[in-house]
Amino acid sequence: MQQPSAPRKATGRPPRISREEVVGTARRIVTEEGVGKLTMRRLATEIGSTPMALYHHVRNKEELLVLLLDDYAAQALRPTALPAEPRERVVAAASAIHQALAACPWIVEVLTADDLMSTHALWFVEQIVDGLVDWGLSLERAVRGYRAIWYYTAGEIVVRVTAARRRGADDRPTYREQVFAGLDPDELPRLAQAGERWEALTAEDTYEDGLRALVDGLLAAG
Amino acid sequence: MQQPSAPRKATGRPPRISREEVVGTARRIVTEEGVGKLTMRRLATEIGSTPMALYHHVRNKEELLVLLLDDYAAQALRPTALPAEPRERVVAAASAIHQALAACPWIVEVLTADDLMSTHALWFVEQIVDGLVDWGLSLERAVRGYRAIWYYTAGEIVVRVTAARRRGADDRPTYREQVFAGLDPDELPRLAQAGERWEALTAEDTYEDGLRALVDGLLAAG
DNA sequence: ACCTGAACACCGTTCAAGT
DNA sequence: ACCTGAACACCGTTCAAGT
Repeated sequence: MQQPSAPRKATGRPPRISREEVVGTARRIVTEEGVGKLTMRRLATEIGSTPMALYHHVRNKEELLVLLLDDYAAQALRPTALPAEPRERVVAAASAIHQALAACPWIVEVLTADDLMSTHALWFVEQIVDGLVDWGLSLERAVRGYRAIWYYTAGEIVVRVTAARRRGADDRPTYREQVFAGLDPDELPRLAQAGERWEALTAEDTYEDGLRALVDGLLAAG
Repeated sequence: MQQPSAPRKATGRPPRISREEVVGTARRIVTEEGVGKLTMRRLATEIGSTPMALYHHVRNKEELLVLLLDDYAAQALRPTALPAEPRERVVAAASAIHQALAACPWIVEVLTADDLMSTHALWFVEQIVDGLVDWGLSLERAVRGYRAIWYYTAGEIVVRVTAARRRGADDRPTYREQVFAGLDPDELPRLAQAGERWEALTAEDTYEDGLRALVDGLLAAG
């Protein structure tokens, strides 16, 4: 993806805008105002051009979003020193991916728009698979293990971001709050018991707790 | 939610359409043609009415989607016999939720549109929390454990459904395929090694494998 | 080769009026 | 109370033409 454009023949009209400018302006809109504000029309006016000029530099809006993700990953996911011990290496690499995504709420739309395989994330994926193999898993089990970790990580992000949006928008109680308010202790005793604490527990950041449990389970099974 | 409408005063114009008809028709559109085809306008013409008539029966499109999810959960998530042994009960309850969601690809849009707390799913949530407590976890750890399971489950669904959509639409290779084709074995040896097998492994249904690893890890930590 | 203008085929939602 | 018509303020994308 995103290979440097081959030296172009010097024929025809000189370009007024570049792919980099398109992606850069899109990034600014998205970080400043959220991905919901990123429209081809808005982007065009921001850039001082017309919607159709954009289609000369990106195939369509979806490609633009993938480029945006790539652009973000290049900046947020630089290889760093990781622990040598396999289990801790796996946990650290997964946490790095998670942290990058968590800092970037608009990611959810792109997560559901492509399968997030930015080249810049691959180094961390490699560390996870390698850590699992070093610990003694077969390559096949290691790949499966990585996938489980990715499901857990992506799910945490999707649920967290969605919950945050819900809280932000309006003041009426969430659907969950309504449901928990009317819980029957005879039918659902555990949930009723957790009742008041549920919201507090939900707000906690327990990503790494769950991640460690998952990794422990994967290593024990392997 | 969705409580039976209180007996209404017999004043004013008699209703031509009902909330049930709105939700029922929406369900038909969504199951037959996908959630992308569900628009307020389309729904109105299908029902033989106007877009604005719908707003008399649902607050807005988001509420309609939540009602739709509730409607689906009522049918797909009926309590059944679960194993008595705690670990297996947790696995079975989580698998039941997962199976219901997996059969229902439009769910992803709603997952990211509300925090999926349909009353009908709560019985299964109860079983998960209860199983974890029975095994010896504190209530607090049990709730955290449930959340980890939910992240894993929601993530699997989101990633799976998105991948399926990608495959369906066009014939050009996915971004991931492109990336894997150009992998450098020196930089990313494990991924290069997994190369050809990656796609095959990705297609496998490994939900329960990962779930068992996660549950094992949660129980071992508790 | 690159950009523009106008148009196509849509959206969700509000407002004012009708029955 | 319930429904309608017309409008508002948008979308992404295509097509044909201009420079």
